[in-house]
Amino acid sequence: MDFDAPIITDDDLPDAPHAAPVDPEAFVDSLFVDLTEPQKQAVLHTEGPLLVLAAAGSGKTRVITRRIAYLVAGCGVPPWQILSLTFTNKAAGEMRERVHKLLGASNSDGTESRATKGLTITTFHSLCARLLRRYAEAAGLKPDFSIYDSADQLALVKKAIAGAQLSTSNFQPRSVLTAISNAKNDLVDCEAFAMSASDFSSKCIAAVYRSYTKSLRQANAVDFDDLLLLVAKVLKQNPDVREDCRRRWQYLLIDEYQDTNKAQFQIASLIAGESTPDRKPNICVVGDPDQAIYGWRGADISNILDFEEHYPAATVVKLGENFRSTAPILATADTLIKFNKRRKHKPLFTSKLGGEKIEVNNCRDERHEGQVVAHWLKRMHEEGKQETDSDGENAVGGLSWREMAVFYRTNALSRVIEEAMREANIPYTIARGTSFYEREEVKNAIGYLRVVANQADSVSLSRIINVPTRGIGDTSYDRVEMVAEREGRPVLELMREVDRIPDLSSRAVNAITKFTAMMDTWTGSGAFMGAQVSATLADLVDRILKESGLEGMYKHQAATSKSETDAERLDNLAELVSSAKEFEQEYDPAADPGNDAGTNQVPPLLALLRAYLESIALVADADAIDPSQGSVTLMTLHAAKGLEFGAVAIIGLEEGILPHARARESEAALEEERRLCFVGITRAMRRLVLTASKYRTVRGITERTIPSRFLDELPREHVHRADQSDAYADLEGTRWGGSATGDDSQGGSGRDFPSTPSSRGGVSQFPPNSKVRHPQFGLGVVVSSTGGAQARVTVEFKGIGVKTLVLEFARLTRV
DNA sequence: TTGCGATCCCTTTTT
DNA sequence: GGGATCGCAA
Repeated sequence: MDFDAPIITDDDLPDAPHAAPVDPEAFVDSLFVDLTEPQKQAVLHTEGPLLVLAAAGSGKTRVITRRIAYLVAGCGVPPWQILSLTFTNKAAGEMRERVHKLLGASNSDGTESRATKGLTITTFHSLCARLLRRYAEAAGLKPDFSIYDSADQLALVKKAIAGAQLSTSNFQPRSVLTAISNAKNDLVDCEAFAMSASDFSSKCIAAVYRSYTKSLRQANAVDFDDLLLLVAKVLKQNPDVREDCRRRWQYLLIDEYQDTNKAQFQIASLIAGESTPDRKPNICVVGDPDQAIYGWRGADISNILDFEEHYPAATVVKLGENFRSTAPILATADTLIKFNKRRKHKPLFTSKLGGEKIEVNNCRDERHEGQVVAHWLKRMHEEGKQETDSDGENAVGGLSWREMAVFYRTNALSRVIEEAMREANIPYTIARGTSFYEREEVKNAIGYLRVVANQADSVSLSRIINVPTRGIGDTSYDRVEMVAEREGRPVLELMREVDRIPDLSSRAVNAITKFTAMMDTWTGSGAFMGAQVSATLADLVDRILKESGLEGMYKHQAATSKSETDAERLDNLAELVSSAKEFEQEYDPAADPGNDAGTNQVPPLLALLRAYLESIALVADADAIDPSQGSVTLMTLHAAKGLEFGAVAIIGLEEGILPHARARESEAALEEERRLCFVGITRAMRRLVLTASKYRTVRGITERTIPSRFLDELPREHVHRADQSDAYADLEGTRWGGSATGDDSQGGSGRDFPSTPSSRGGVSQFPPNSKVRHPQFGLGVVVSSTGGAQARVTVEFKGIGVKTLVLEFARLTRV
């Protein structure tokens, strides 16, 4: 997990904030030695607005980190005056690490102390969450508010739709939520929305929006979009807050500026301050319009395109030289992106010579595609390791698994690739960071924690009130809720006055009394004080797991069902406890704005819990990418932005997938799809393959596909095409590569696909009922098998289930 | 109140 | 194909 730089007030810090390096001049010089002229220019420009147009792979992060280091070490800017904003925790974490490394080196005792103290490098959402805690009152919240995720949002919207007497078939919760979210990103709150609603449908949505907002506030909760919207509002309407922030952050830096939405733009502008003849705000934005891929989420590309209009004094620096990719990859990306009409032309160039052609592979179906990708990755892994390289040239040396990635347009495409990776025995990780916190058992546990932290959190309360079952079913809960709603008070509060609720069975009354008593023992009746209350966060989490009966429930399940997922659930709960412990160790109470001195004395445990829940709520998929694990990374194209890999495979280059079917409506959407493809291509350093399937099964229906138009937009001279879509290897027992019919000018057939037919003896070695061992799945019994070069064995593994494996790669051994 | 089976809708992409 | 939701039976 990842923690953000603390927000520290000016008073917390000494006047001379940065320690002088051993040899300051030499150190500052060292910041520039390996920079190009435009890069230097961007680093040196510290005062006044600056727009850095950074092409893919042009050393953008290097420029940003050097610039921060230069501000501190070269210009004597106190680190706490610098605010650097990114979109993902991962980007923020990396940037922080690199800056600390740079400045740490200048620190004589080697510790990360003053040189970076108070430096704020964080995400928009984290910053806003923190500001909202500090200025909760100005935003009409209590500082212990919950942050609702999309599942919570959906629950509330459903209620709101029902409450407005509308049917969910005419107003699909998801699309209503999208409408609300879009409005919020555009800084349109529910009142403004209602004012501008003219037709029936938008009037209905306005009503839902209003009631949704009301429920959120009643639950003392905000959704993701509120974090931005409310902070923008507070900054706009509250001069004191605005002044606080401006005084604190004199230097503002924003990465991926092309992806900012209206709310983020507003926040940045308000913190930076207006541009006047006597005042030039120190705002530096970095981005690339060609990598704008969040238009669907309200990102407004004109924020970056109109930067110079907004800040007339702005300096513009263009970073065009690419240091990442080989010439063919770069030429491919450049040729493709030129098909976008609404675009400022920006050359993309490299001084590198040579490099392999990129590959385009047409496959038969998605299974085949998976195998082709797996083979390709294996080839990349092994190439150059063998003494005689099949090509005899450009032996790049085998890439390790961690240097490779597979990208896809939609998450749904990952499954087939996963299967292929398993069958081919290639270690892989899927970049899905939220999945841990989305597990049922973890969500339940977090539900308890949320209610403990915020007693008004009705969505979480309704989630856990009867888990494990304790005799408070829907009917009883609804009865309490009805009264609570009528009185505008939290449900949990009404539960404490259970006698006042009509029509409750005595059993329910009993259960509710027991439940509130249990809550009170955890929170010390809300005071978080007293001998009974846990001292540490991990303690509290552990205790809640045990005393709520959650742990017992899953223990029972694990014991009776024997399926692996049930056993995993207990492990996950244990992991939650250790994650709490880990968080606790890194938590700095002085840095928590909710813990502000004097005004609102928050019991430390509650502050800790609150901060912990916040850190959980703001994790994203992309945060989980951890290349240290030595495995191939599987992720969506969106998640890939900002990363680089030695070898990249992009799958599903088909009309309807990439470009996505929903992009057909408008030219703008189509151009965004093309940028998405561009982003994927420019992640590759040395090798790139794009694949398409002739047939694809979507939602159980197999259909003939049309190759993506993007494939026609690639430069022929840099592309090696292979068509394997007519091969029937699996059925005939022949190899795939036989019938390449692509337009490959070299006339070769499908290259060296796969030239190692089955090893180790074939299926005859594994008759049905024989016992086998698999390196990953363990012991199993063969159920059936099919022969041929693509021979498969179906094996039932103990405790795992039935798997079908390609014999050639399965590394099965007879036991 | 709970548990299970039938049915329905789905899918961009994410903080 | 599959996950979520709903309705019905116990």
